[in-house]
Amino acid sequence: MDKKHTISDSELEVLKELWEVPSLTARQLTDRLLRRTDWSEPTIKTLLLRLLQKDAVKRTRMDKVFVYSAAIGKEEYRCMAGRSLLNRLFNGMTGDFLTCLVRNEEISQEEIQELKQLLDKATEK
Amino acid sequence: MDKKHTISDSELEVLKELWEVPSLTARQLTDRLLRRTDWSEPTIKTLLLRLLQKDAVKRTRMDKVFVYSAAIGKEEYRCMAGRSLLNRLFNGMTGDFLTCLVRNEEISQEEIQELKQLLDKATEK
DNA sequence: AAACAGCGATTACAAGTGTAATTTTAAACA
DNA sequence: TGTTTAAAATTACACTTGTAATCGCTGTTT
Repeated sequence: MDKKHTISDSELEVLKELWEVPSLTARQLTDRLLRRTDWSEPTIKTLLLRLLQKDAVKRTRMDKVFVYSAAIGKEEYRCMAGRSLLNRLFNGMTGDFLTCLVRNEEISQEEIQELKQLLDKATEK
Repeated sequence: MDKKHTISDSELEVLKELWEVPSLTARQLTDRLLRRTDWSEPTIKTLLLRLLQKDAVKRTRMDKVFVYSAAIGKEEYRCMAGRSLLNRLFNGMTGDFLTCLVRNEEISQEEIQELKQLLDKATEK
């Protein structure tokens, strides 16, 4: 939870795994990532260790083996990181960002409809 | 323009300056940034040099002195970086990101209205 | 001409990152 | 109990980033 350290791109991939399945042994985690990425086993271990040191994941010894889980919530982290990019890049102007996406047609008409509904719901509430 | 290299946070601050004023000498750039940041002069020079090496800025010798300007467009870059974060963090789901902002009330009612209008315009087009 | 000043280039150096090999420890099996 | 194996820790190493000092060239000032 400490915001002392930042999570690097590679580390994030490991963390994502723990967001999907909340408790995994190093072995399980490694197996999953070996399939999903082209990293070697030691690499994955290293990333996991770094996440531990950064207090982004925690672990408990169970049945002679460590079981890992995320210490940072998915929504919490994603939001924070998203917001921080928005600030850094767009001076916090959410609209500018959306404009960007729309203008470059990086966003489909269906998505636009969804977003509108989303905003409608946000208005009611 | 090459996407070989990424632009770091500090470098971005320098680039921003050139987005605001499209042509500046190293001196002018340095003066502006010395006011805006707490970096030392050599630091700013280094950042500028790195941006040069990354082909993110270009320069031409004018009147015995170099004049620098951005080689990467502001919108182009911001969009790209925004999109890439969206992919990395939200698997490209723009909606998830917006949901995040809305849920955490990081986005005001006025902003929501603006965004809706924005999306309306995008629909017409 | 000698000294200095400003600009640009080169070098520095620790921390973080991507990527991994190697070593140690503990467990399991023979 | 000695040996093989899996798990965890330690070490490695090049590249990037943040942050800067220093060196060298060229034009300006006594």
